[in-house]
Parts: sequence; structure tokens; C-alpha cells
Amino acid sequence: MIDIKRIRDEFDATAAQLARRGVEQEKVAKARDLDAKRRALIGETETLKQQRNSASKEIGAAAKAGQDVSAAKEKMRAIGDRIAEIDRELAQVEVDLRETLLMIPNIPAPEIPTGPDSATNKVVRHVGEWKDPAYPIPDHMQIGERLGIFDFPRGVKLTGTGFPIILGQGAKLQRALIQYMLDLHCQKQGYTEMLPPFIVNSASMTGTGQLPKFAEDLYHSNADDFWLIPTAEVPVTNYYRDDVFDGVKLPKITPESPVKLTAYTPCFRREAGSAGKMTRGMLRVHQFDKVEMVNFVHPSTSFQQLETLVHEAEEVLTGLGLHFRVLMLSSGDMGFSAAKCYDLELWAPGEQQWLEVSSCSCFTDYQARRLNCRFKDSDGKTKLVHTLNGSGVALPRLMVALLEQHLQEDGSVLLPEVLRPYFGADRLLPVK
RNA sequence: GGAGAGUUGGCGGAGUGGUCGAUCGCGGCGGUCUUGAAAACCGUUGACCCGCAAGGGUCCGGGGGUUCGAAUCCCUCACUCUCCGCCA
Repeated sequence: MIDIKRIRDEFDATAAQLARRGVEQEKVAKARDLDAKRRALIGETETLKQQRNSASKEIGAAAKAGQDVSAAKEKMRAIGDRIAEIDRELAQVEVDLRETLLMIPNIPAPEIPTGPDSATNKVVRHVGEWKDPAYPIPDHMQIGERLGIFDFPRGVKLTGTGFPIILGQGAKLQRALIQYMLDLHCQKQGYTEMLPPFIVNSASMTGTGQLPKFAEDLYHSNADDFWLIPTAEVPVTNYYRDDVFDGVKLPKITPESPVKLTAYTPCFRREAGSAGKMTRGMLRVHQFDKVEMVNFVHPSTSFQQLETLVHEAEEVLTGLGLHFRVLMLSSGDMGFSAAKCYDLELWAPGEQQWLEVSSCSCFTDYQARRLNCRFKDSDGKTKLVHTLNGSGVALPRLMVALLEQHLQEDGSVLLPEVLRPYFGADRLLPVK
């Protein structure tokens, strides 16, 4: 949620920034008007409440002294009714205002490209190198077939399409990758590991913004009104919902010391509306594994911290010797809550396309306002934190690019050094 | 799943219709004393909203109701704990 004060005090500038993301000025004006109405109603009801409070005290005292207070009671009843009336109206205005604000995305950072969609994303850099080998590279499904590591048909039998089964050395590779990534984040990058619930309640889904807008993309348990998480961002970020980093019970947040959490979880996504889009094999599935990084940072450092976060995600890929590119997303392609966002895309030579394996976003105070997540600053004041998150990284597409980039002529897949201790061998071997 | 108890400020724990944002203790912060520290003593110590300010308002698990007036009475929901049952 964006700060209503910003709309109130700097209406034109704010509306202009939001226009870059395609928000009509009308919508921002509606928020401004509801806010004005809200404050007028508050003034009215508070004046009346003040009257009621003092009159009630007098009535109590008079009644105790044995005086007749029925006339005063009658008068106060009328005021009470009026207060109730205004409060009802106020509650409605506040609901309307909140709904309006929830439909307004975060204000984009000035440096990001303006554009309607992914076509205007900016390639920031390429990392590593790719040279096509002399032998042809089949796609990941064919490679997987030779290695005997995927079973798609039986996944359909067990559940349905989009629930692949990974077998044998493939399953072990996945486990090795998860452990490699968690160890990198925790041992070298200052993260604390968390193993959260994979199922959360509606309040958590609302806190990070999946609800109410994106309910159809989620799996839901009717009996309990629980939701399967689409990303570890949900439980990890909500861990600090309604909390204050005070330096006593919770860690202190300063410009030098952010709070950094990482978690491996499965992710569940209905992917409603994306039927037929890039659905081959492992490329878009309903259940997948991912390692996620979440940062709670001091507001003065959030964009600088985003650069750090991107590098932390990149380190996962460079460590694996993979070729990838980094994109700065344009105003129209960013997630709703982000002020700035980088995507990491791995090159998949068998598919002949770039695969998004990480999205690193700075949400400024937008997510924190909704989460009510704050910190005590050095001036003693309680303020909203800034939140960031990034994948570090998503596994199915990582596996695809790894198989395709590291495929050898003999059909084996040579593993990078860093994985070998975890995997217990230096390569995946074909079984046929 | 069955039965019971509970949810009050950072924590513990009072408070069953009025002057209660809430006794008290602990903890925190400031001070006195001390070479320093401890102890003791004194003071102070919640969040949010409206307002330039003065000031005002709201908040005792959530929501609703009764009343001139609700932490206190009624309804409802959620959660926690204890015992029993089941269970990796």
C-alpha cells in the first residue's frame, strides 16, 4: 500500500509517477477525495465524542447525588445515535479508501525504464559465456529421458499435468542444489535459514498481497480456509507481520545490519490462465522447489541493498558456471508491489530461450505498510521497514539450464565443482 | 475428536457498569548515593489516528449488541493452555 500522505501532499508528482505504470489519475484522485472525506468525518465524530465523554461523567456524578438525570440521558442518546451514524459512514469511507489504495501499485523508482510490458525491459549485463558446441543439444526432456530422471506421465497419473516426478540421480541433484544454495546464503552471505510452514492462513496471504487479488492462482483448503504457499516469500515475510524490530526482543535494524532470512520450500501455483504458455516439461509446473531470500532493511539503504541481493542471487549461478543475463524490468512488467525489480535469466541452449530463475525486488515501504512491520530507528521513533526479496533460485528451470549447458558429447552431464561434494559424484550418467 | 480453563501494557498479574489507558510487581530508561559496580531510594516508561499547535479521539484477542456511559453485561468468531482419545 502506498502512503496516503504522499497522495495528499504531492498529488501531481505522485500521479505522474504512477502514470508510468498505467494508473489513471482518476484512481489517485479518488483516493485523495476519500481521504479528505475521512478526515472531515473524524473531526465531526471526535467533537461529539468529547461532548459525550464529559456529559457522561456529569450524569454519573449527578445520579449519584440523587438528581433527576432523565432529560440529560435523553439528550445524550440523540448524540450517541448521531455518533453511531457518523462512525458507520466513516467505516465505509475507510473501507473504500483502503480498497482504492490496494488497487494502486507501488511508485516506480526513477531510473527504471518506462514501458507497457517486457519488451521495454533493459538488459543490464550478461554474465559468463556460452558457445554452442560442435554436437547438437537436445532439449531438457530428451536429456532427461537419457538420464532417466523425469517421469511426466506418472506425475499426471498421480495428480495431473504440471506435477512432474524427478527420479534417481535427478532427485539427488535437486537435493544437492538446494543444499548448495542454502549453504552459500547462510555461510557466505549472512543469511539465517528458516524452514517455515508450506500452508498459511488468509491473513498471511493478504499480508504479502496474494489476496484478495490473486486468489485464483492459489491452491486452497476449504475445510480449514488454508492456502498452499506459491513462494516462501509468504511465510518468511509474514514471520515479522505486526512486529517491531526493537533491538530487544527482535533484532535491531540499522543501515549496517539488515535482517536476512532464507528458506527452501516447495511452491504451489495453479497458473490459472497460462494454459498452453511455455508448458513443456519442467518449464512451467504447478509444484516446484525454490530457495528464497528475504531482507528487512533500513529505509536509507533499500536500493543499495537490492544491488547486493541481486549479486547474491547471481553468485548462485556463477558458482555453477552458468551463462545468464540480468534484466532491469520496465515499469509495466514489474510486480504490483515492487518499486524496482531485476530478473535473472539463464540461457537454455536446448530450448533456445532465456529462462527466468530469479526475480529480485525492492518493495520500499509498500509491503511493510500492509504487513505493519516496523523498526525502532536510532532517533527512537518507530518507522516502517523496507522489504526486499529475491529467488536464490527456482529449481526446475535451473535444472533445465544446468542439464543443457553442461551436457557433454557422450550424453553425460558434467557437474560444476561446487556441487560435487553435495552430489557425491562429478557427473550424471546416461542410463540408455 | 471429547471435556474444561483462559486471552488485559515488553513480561507477570489486578480490575464484574462511571473519575480506568487501566492498581501493583518485574524489566527498560534517567537520576541520587558510590573510587567503580551492586543494593537502596527518587523519577520516568504503550500504540495508533486527527490537528501547524494547543489539544482531542480510539485501543483491555477480533466482530456485533445492550447502556447516557463497557476492560467490566450479552451474542458471536478466532486463538492459547490443561486433561482424555488418536497418532509419525
